[in-house]
Amino acid sequence: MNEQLQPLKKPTRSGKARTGTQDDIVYAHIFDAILEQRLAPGTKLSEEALGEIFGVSRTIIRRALSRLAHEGVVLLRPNRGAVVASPSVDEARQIFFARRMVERAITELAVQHASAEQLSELRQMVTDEQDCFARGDRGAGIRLSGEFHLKLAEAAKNAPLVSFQRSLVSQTSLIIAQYESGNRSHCSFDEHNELIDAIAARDSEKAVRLMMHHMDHID
Amino acid sequence: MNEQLQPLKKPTRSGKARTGTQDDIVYAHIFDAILEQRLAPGTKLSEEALGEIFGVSRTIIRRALSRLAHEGVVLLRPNRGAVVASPSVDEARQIFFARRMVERAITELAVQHASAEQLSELRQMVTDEQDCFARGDRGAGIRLSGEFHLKLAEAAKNAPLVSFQRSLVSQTSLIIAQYESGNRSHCSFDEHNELIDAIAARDSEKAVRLMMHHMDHID
DNA sequence: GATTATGCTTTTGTATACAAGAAATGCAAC
DNA sequence: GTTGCATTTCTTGTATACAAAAGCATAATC
Repeated sequence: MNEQLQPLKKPTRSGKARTGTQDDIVYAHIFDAILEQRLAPGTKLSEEALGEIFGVSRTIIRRALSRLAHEGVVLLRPNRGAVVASPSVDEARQIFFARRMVERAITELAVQHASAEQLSELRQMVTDEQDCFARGDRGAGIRLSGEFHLKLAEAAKNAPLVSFQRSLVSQTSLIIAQYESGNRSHCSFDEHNELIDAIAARDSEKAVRLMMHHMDHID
Repeated sequence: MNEQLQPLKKPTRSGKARTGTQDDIVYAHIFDAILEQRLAPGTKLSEEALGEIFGVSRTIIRRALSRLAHEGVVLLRPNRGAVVASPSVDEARQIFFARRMVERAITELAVQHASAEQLSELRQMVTDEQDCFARGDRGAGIRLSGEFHLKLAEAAKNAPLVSFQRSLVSQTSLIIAQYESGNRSHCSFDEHNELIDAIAARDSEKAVRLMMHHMDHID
């Protein structure tokens, strides 16, 4: 595991520099490592080893792992430590079902509540995402694509949905990283752009239709 | 605060004896205290004081608080400790919106997947709930009513939905305890029973209609 | 040769000590 | 009397030490 995580020691990484406390940094680095498949599903995550790598105590690691476990990216087995989650096909189905439901609700709410500023932020994210794929940075691409959907949830202005969406996006990303073969473009930015257009035009029906289509062929 | 929590020290309490680790016990006791309004919204929850009361170290308390915070029942302010959440009217609206969405999905799935055994467990819970209200144990009643909806989520056989439902039910319970005046019967067992009938009859349309009606006048 | 018992090692669970940050109090100046 | 600052006190954040549990290897027995 050391080999796969060692690069994370570098203070900042490819995408944007994530601000935050030690806790968040550890969380984000492990999360990224999982998404970019430097940590394969099933890999054991020893608290002490991680603490060594990041130069923090087990206390911090433990918190980060517990947070990752809450989001379903890591599995926490009592007295047996943490491993990278490896969702089964059936679990993946459940996650996609829930996500479809949530995305529909989020889209409807975003049409009602998204501010002009949020829409322009969303557009910015799409171009960033585009850049990532152009550079061939698959891991960062998957992550940014997820962050787009999370940002959309924020535009819906419903706190519980945001929090649920966060865990669904995380798990979806893990599934995509795990199951999708190589270089298929899984979350096309064109679709994201069309979606923003429909939301900006306050066309609920069209936005929902686009989102459902998007969900249909994301997996 | 000590006064309100002191009774919790007793090993078992009114309802069923909750099995589990120290962690779970602390969690459950604080949760119950909040629901039964022995701990009013806004009350500060000092780690040391709680540790004293339950006879465990701050480590355990901290985990319990973090879990409660994740479910939205407790608010965790960095460097400033934890307080009992006091959802605003707008936050309550968001929660009810999300819950309505989830309950609809759960009902549809439960119609498809609920086993005979689960249905009979559900019926048992309704009678238990009935007993609580008969005894005038409002706190336990609210909790059991919540557990009914959680059990239903389990019957839907979708793990992410169960976990989301858990946090929604917790927050809904808090809101009911906070806003609903005294002795109004908020979650009628008759409706729960009718619902089980419709699910047992695999009548999706009717079940959803009943559930939506149930949601309409739960608040 | 396989299987189970036993002690050794590794890893997690819990408590506690120490450091750092926020609130509260008291003092002084205006 | 009130406002602003400094000091003190209390609370949380982090690291670490110790205890307990699980895994592993070795060895003894059938």
